[in-house]
Amino acid sequence: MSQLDSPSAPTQRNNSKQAQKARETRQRILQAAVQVFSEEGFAGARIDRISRAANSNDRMIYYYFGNKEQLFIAVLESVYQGFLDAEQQLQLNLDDPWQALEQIITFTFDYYLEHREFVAILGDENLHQAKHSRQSEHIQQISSGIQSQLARVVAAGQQQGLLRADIDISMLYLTISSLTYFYCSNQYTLSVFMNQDLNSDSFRQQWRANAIEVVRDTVKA
Amino acid sequence: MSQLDSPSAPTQRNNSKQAQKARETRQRILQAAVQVFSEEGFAGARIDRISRAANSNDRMIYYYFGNKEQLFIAVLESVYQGFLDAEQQLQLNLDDPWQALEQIITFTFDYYLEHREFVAILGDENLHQAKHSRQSEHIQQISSGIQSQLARVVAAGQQQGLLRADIDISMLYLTISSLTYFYCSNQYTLSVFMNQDLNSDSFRQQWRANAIEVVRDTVKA
Amino acid sequence: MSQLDSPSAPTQRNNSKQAQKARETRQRILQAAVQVFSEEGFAGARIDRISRAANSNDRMIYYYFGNKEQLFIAVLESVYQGFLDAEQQLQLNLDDPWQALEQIITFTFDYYLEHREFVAILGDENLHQAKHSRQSEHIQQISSGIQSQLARVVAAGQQQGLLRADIDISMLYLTISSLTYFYCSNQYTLSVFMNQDLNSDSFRQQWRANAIEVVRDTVKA
Amino acid sequence: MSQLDSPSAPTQRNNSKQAQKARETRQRILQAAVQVFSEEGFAGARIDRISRAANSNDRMIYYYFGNKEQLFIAVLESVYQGFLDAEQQLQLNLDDPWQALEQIITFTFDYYLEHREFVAILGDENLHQAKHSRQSEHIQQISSGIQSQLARVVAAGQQQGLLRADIDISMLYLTISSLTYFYCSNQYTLSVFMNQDLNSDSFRQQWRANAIEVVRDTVKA
DNA sequence: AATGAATGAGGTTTCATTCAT
DNA sequence: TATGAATGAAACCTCATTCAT
Repeated sequence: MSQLDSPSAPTQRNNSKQAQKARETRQRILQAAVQVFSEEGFAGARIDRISRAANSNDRMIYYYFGNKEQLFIAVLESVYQGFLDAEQQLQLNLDDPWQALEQIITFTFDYYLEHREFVAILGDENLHQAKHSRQSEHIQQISSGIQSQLARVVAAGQQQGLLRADIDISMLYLTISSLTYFYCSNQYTLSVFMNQDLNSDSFRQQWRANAIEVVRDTVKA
Repeated sequence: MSQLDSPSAPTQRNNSKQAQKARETRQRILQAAVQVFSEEGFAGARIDRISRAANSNDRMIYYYFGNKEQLFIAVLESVYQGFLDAEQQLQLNLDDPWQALEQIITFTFDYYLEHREFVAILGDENLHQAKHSRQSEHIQQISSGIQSQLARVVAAGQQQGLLRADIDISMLYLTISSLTYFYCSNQYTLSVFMNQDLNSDSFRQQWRANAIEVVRDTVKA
Repeated sequence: MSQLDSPSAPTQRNNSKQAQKARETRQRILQAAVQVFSEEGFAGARIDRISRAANSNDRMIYYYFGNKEQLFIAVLESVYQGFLDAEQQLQLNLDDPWQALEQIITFTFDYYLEHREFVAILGDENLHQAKHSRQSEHIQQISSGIQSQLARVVAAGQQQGLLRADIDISMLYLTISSLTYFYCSNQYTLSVFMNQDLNSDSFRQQWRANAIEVVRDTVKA
Repeated sequence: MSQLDSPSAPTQRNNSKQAQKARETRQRILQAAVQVFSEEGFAGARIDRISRAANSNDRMIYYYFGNKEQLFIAVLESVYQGFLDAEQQLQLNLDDPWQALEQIITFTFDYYLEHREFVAILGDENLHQAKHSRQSEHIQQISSGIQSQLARVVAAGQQQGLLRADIDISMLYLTISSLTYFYCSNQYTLSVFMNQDLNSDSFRQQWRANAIEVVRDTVKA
């Protein structure tokens, strides 16, 4: 799906068995890196833990990615792209704007829930003020497709007289993101401050419903 | 204000000049640690950067806090407590529930904006699944006072017939927290995904107004 | 008993209550030091473990003994002197040379058994080629009284025609010391090489009897 | 000779030039460690002194041995094995039991004299109650071969009517070990207590003769 | 393409010791 | 006399990285 086949040094476009194995090794390292960086953050992650998790060795990381920082950037590119790819899969039913809106919220929420590594890596990246994202040309050109999908849904809803006329797409996008992301990213400390297990099925269901409701309340005509 | 005078080994409650200086040293270290941990995270923070920032030396950190992990726990206790203390300062006008609600949202938003270190440290703590919070007895007993304040405001609003009858306080608390926290915590990567500078005054004002509006829409009768 | 009231800096010869307390503190530190040095050796012993074991604080060690090395020397003097004092308590029955000889062997063996700290500290001192002993004037003048007691016993035994005429006292002293000391000092590694628990009551009894027998065999006329 | 080619993580059984160099590096570190640990004990030995003595660097010690403790265990295994290997070289002349017995005593005595590092390391190990030996599976299975050699000599001597019938091999082994080891291990403090230089050639000769004589006296028929 | 060996900088922590009341 | 505060050197160990097949 992804167009991100990495411009890193090696990995010729030849299709010999050897080249195939090389691509697999690179991929194993990348996936291991996603895992480990998401568990430990950039500073806490250890090269050798990654290489072991990839069933490879330290040296190969340098061979394929140059150094730890560039590996992290590759990880960022990979998880960002994963999100964008998923977005594009989303098939909205514009005939029913209410349902389409719910689809977007649900998709977002579920994606965060199922991709903790994405949430964790975003968190680390924000801690460092996106310093790694800024180093990737590829990432500079990224932009979420959801805003435009949202715009289409809103337009359809407005046309049908269901939604308010003065909806700001950016605000709506941020509202949805806030309501879905925060629950995932801050579960652990929220449990401290709220004295409640946010991770139970029932609580999650309740929160999902609430998020949808809140968004509805704020866009309805 | 704070009840957290941290019972770490040294520093008795005696009031000699020496003891006073000691308390100051400990405090300088703690503040430097808040700063550095919030900039670099637990793993990325360096003991010697903290001690230099505190105008002290590495050894004193171990003298007062035992080790890096316990220092981080002390930092957590300190920033958590700082938040709770601020909460308690909040004087709500229950006669005007709309205004009180806005006060709560504004307070929360501003606190996060002005205490980036709190947001950053919460982020790191969530990355590690609150493993440090779980080590502090003190933190185990913490719980935000805002929920109960919120409950009172809602009750008042309901009595005056201004607010819906079926408001769930937990949901409302989470809604407000989401809308205020996420903007602060994820500014940097949001800029990537939204292609927009979230940090401008005008955007911030706009977002603040939106957050208030969203909450209003969802609680009004 | 001991004449070793230490020439270390403080500890005036005044008899006020304060001076008494001071002497006690010093003594507590010394005893704690004997304990800790014997468990960990000079290099492995920690000043603060000693001061805590003495219910005192690091600073007092420097106050009373100057530094770690001088404390160790004081410890050496103390345990050496303890051994010499015990020797002098030994009342031999010269009328029965066989019994006297057994007394000496038994005393030596039992002393080592009951004073592991003496054995351990001697071991550490030998590791360092007695470098600390050589720093103590007092120790330079020490010399075991047992050799002369042994000489008297041997003379008596020879006069009664019980013992060989050509006994070398130094050799006999070394023989006895070897047979009694080695068992105590090397118990742990011997268990490795002999595949046997040397520490059982029965084994110890057997070895004690053997040692006596070996000595008898080598001195009898 | 040795069976102890130590299976520590790296250094596969490949025979490339590189692997050969690696084995040499590991060996250099091990030998340096024997030296330094025997001079300073476990606690007193410094990693960087070992690495410098090995013409290597600290990092390699961790690469090959994991940590200081495991290095010490490797040292223990090495010196224990060295002793066992030497034992096995011993060719006894069972036709002449007296001579064979003297051979054993002489071998033991000379081994200790010429392998001070063995004596020193045993001493340190006993100080810590063989805590490192207990961590080595290999060492757990060790057992000196001398006892069985001794048993054969004694049997031969008894058959020829030269030796007592009721000799306990364990006791005899311990007797010989005591008489030979103690002189080596305690030379320095003995000089203090005996006021005599035990290290002179003449004294050593005298003591060697005495040890042989003592053993003879105690086994002869 | 892959990997074992090597390295140096730097990280956390410990230690003996001194300062200042 | 006693003790809490402070310190710098150095200890063990880890880390990212490069070298050499």
